Amino acid sequence: MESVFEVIAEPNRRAILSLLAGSQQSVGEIERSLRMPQPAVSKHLRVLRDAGFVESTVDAQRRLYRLKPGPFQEFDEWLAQFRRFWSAHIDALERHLEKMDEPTPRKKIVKNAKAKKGEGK
Amino acid sequence: MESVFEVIAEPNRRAILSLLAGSQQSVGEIERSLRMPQPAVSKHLRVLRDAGFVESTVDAQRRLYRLKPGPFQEFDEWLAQFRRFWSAHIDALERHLEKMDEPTPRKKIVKNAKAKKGEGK
DNA sequence: TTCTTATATACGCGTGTCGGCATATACGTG
DNA sequence: CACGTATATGCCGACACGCGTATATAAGAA
Repeated sequence: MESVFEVIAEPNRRAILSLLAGSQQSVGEIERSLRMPQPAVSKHLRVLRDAGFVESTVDAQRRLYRLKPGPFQEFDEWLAQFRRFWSAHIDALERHLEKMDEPTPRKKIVKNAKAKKGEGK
Repeated sequence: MESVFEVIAEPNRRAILSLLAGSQQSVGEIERSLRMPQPAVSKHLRVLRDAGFVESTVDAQRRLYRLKPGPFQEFDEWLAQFRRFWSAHIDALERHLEKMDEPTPRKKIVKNAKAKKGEGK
C-alpha cells in the first residue's frame, strides 16, 4: 500500500475520510457510524495514517483521528493534468490541438466508431 | 472493477491516462511508449473504457484511444468535500481575512502565513 | 490488584486482480 | 487466397488485500 491512489481505492477508507471531513472522530465513533467491526476500523486507520491522510491525538484511552491535507493535494495535482482537458472540453482550442497533435495520420481520419456502452459489470 | 477509484489505483493505467492527456494514441503507440506488453495495454484499456475514462475510434486496424471527461469530474466532486479543508493551508489566509473582516484594516493581519511543515507524531 | 473500556495487532482464509503466454479476430496488402 | 500487422481475449499461476476472529496492549475505575 504505497500510493495514495491505492489507499483511496477502498470504499471503507473513503467512508472514513468522508466522516472525518466533518470533524475529528474517535475509533469507536467511526465504528458505530459506519457499522464496521472495530479491528477493521483500526486497520484502515493504520493505512490512512501511514499514507498521511490522517493523524491521531490521544485522549485517555481514545484516539481522535483527523484529516491531514497532504495526500489530497497530491491527488489534486495529479488531477490537474486532466483538468485542462475536461473543463475546457468543448473548447475549440482543444479540438485544434488534438488535430494538430495527431501522431500518425493514416489515409482517412476517423470513421466514427462507437464502442459499446456497457457500463458496470 | 466497479469504482473509478479502483481503476486509477493501477500504476500502469495511470501511466496510460497521463499519456492520453497529451494526445490520443493507438494501442501500439502506448505499448511502445510505456514498454508494456500489448495484451497488458489492451486489458488496461478495456478497464479504462468500461469505466468511462477513455473511448476509442477505429482507424484501419488501429484503435485510437482518447480521454473522456466523466470520471475526472467525478474525482473532482469527491475531492470537493476535502478541498475546503486542505486548501485552508494555502489560501485560508484570504478566506480567514474575509471572514474576520475587521473594521480595522490598520491592524496587522498577517502573522506567519505559511509554515505548515511536518506534523508532530 | 482486578475489571472494564478502548484501540491495536496477529493469524488464517477466501477472493480479486495483475502479469505472462497463447490464441482469436479484424483489417490491409500482395 | 495467404500472409503480416494490429488489437482483443482466454487461461492460469502468483500474490496481495480485506475480512473475521482471537488476542494483546493501554488506560481508567473500583
